[in-house]
Amino acid sequence: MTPDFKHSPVAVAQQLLGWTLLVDGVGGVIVETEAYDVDDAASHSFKGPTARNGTMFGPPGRAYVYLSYGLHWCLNFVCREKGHGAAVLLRALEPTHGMDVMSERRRTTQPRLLASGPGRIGQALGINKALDGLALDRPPFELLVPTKAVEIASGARIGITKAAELRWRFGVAGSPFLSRRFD
DNA sequence: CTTTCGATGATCT
DNA sequence: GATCATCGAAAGG
Repeated sequence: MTPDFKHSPVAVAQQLLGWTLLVDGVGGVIVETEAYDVDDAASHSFKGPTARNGTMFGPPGRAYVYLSYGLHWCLNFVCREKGHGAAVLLRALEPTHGMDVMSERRRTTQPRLLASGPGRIGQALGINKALDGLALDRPPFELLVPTKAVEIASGARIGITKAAELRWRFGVAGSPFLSRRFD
């Protein structure tokens, strides 16, 4: 069973909460996401296809990886349909698999600091440009179905200046592994 | 608790 | 040349 990526990024962002994401067996439960769409001024896809965002305009169910601020690799899941330009940014995981590997990569043993933030996920899971465009239902990726229902909180997206009024950030209410609290 | 700031480099104008 | 979907350390209340 895999998530259904052929929906709006807002729907997919909520649907993904509670799924477990692994890269080469390392990862945890998705507890925070953000939606980005093509008519959304904050989205990389807003101005149409470019060299960087090409994967966002490819088929859904693939990884879109980009380098943020010159040093942080961030992971997105492409959604909607081929050519559309929508994706969901993974913002925080609750670490469950391969804690030792993540601790080594992150240079901390505090579970809270392993993967609570998009750049931290990238470092903890070993994300890099080589993963850009790869399908999410095949190795090194693995997605495990949620075991429990989750209560969803929403709020404004973090770190953007355009389309800041949209409340397209979603998270598992009350999770201690969020990158920030919801208001 | 909060705010500020440097690191660091690809991308786009 | 400016911007940027970030992080961590440092400084201030």
